Amino acid sequence: MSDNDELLSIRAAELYYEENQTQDEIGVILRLTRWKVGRLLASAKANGFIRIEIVHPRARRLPIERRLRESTGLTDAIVVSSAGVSSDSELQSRTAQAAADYLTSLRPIPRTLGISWGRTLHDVSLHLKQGWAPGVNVVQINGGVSLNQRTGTAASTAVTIAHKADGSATLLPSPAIFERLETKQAMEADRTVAGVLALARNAQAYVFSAGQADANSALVDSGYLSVAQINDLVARGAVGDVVGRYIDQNGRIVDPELNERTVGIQIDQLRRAPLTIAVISGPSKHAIARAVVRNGLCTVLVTDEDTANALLHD
Amino acid sequence: MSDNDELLSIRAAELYYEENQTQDEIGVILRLTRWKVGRLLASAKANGFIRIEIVHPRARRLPIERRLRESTGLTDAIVVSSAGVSSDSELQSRTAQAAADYLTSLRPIPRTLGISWGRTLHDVSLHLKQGWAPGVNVVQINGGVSLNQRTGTAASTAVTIAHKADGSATLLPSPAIFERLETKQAMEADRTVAGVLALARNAQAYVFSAGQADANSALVDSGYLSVAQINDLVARGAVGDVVGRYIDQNGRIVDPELNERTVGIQIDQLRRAPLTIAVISGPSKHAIARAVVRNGLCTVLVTDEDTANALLHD
DNA sequence: GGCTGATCTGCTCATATGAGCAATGATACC
DNA sequence: GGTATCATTGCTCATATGAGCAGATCAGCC
Repeated sequence: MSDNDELLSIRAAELYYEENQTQDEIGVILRLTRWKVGRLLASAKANGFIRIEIVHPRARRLPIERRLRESTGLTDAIVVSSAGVSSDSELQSRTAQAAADYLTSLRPIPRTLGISWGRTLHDVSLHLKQGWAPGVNVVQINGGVSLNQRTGTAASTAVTIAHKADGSATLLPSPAIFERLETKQAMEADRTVAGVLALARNAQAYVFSAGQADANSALVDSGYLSVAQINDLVARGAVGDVVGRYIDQNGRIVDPELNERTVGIQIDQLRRAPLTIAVISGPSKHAIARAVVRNGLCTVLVTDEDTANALLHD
Repeated sequence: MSDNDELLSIRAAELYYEENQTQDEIGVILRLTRWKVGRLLASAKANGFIRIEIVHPRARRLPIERRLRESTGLTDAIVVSSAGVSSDSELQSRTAQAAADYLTSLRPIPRTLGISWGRTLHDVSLHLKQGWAPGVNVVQINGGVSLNQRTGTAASTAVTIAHKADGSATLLPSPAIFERLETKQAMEADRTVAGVLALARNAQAYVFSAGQADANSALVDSGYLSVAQINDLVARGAVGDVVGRYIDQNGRIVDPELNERTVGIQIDQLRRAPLTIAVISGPSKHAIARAVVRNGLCTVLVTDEDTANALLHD
């Protein structure tokens, strides 16, 4: 298009989008036929000069969702808009809300729902509406009795989700990681614990988040791992954790010995499950989100626009 | 509107604006009639959830221009969009371009055009196209032979504008400010200089910019004033300068003695002129822009979106 | 429970717009 | 210079959309 036409298309766009004039009226002003005006507007759009944003906490980015589905083989992708977000926590909240919406609209409604725990899942539980589902058995899929603080975050997340669905919660009364393998094995041998783990393995759907591998990890906060241990994991290629287990960019367990001492379902069980919903957002989680999606650890991803774009521009 | 309708309006907007579905198709998807969809979209717009931006260096903000005209009594306002600008200088460049466009489209074409000098006016001169007007006599309206560097910026601006209009330039061969009043009076007594000043006073139109009152002022750069002098002026209420003369927020000369030693047309001559075009942009110039507009020193303002909004939110 | 005013819904109809097409004008190539 | 090719223009026609209106529905009130 000629330089002059480009300028005209901008003048036309101003009158059309900002002044709500009809193409006919614009034609009179710019001394053009209305068809020319229509074509100028179309070219302004095609050239990307017209940017339309939906500014709302619940806004999603459907085109990005579609491209994500197509390029990754996910059965579903939920991408929340980051237009107008001012803080990281606002983005987290939007993503959690979207995850809650997605769970609420799930059909068929899963009878048993396996969940992990953490800041994100807790947020999701808060955003669910009372009566979001007519009875769901919520099962904790990884250990999570916090060692030093806020004991019961994990439990309360599960209980809240179950309670709001008028269902029941099955908790996994165990730390996330044991210091000694023998203790962990003894724990798992317990009938009650074994029963919970069996239930977790047979859940119809899973919802989980993921943590980045750095000093801010929830597993460091909770006292399961030291900063030095995290640094070692990172040095060995860890990009983050899923259900308490650290993986590298190829989705492989970074430290098999540590993995053995970790309580909960295995990564491979997630990989084989027919419906696994990963809720991952925030700039620090691009790497782990990539690892989760590229290695088939989830079938549905709920994330934010920037993380989704990072996945697309690989 | 109900909370649920608000959410529906966002879903509808996603399908309409991002997926280019018709309201009919959206109705099928959301199980609504197409009229309901139309109303939801209208309410999404009315609630400000739909933001449409024209992202282009030449884009203007017509609604802001209109509000500016209405609230200030300016005969014309040109407001360039700041959507997508990454640097201050890009904003300056956009504004200069808009000023050049405005000059080019001026009707009737002024026979004599009085101009000030400075970074902004120089930019304007560069953005004008060869042949932008069929012969214009460009007159310098304030002194501006730089004392220490880039001698001739002022002159070259005038010459460029005149040359590109296939016209002539009349330069004011004088410093901006004299140290002694007597020297200035002697200078003005000179027949040539007096003639230029008379021509300047009778110009049909003026184009000028304004400087902020701080250490970055062009008058400091050029060596006419020291930082200490500027600080003194600021302490006495100066918000910036117009044609080399410092004014306060009420448009009054801050230092009459300094003003007497300054060469060029008086502020009052600008105030009385029928067509005075002020080109002022950038975050540091909000105060001086306000002083210029509120006190009737210009009839036309060319500025950027943020400055315009600052003027509107008084 | 029944009335009243206000809001909401589904519709008709006029208008705005985009798709497609023939005629025209420009451009490149022999 | 003539012609083939392509882009551009002005148009017709089908479709999408918004304004306006009558009937339905709802909330508040006695």
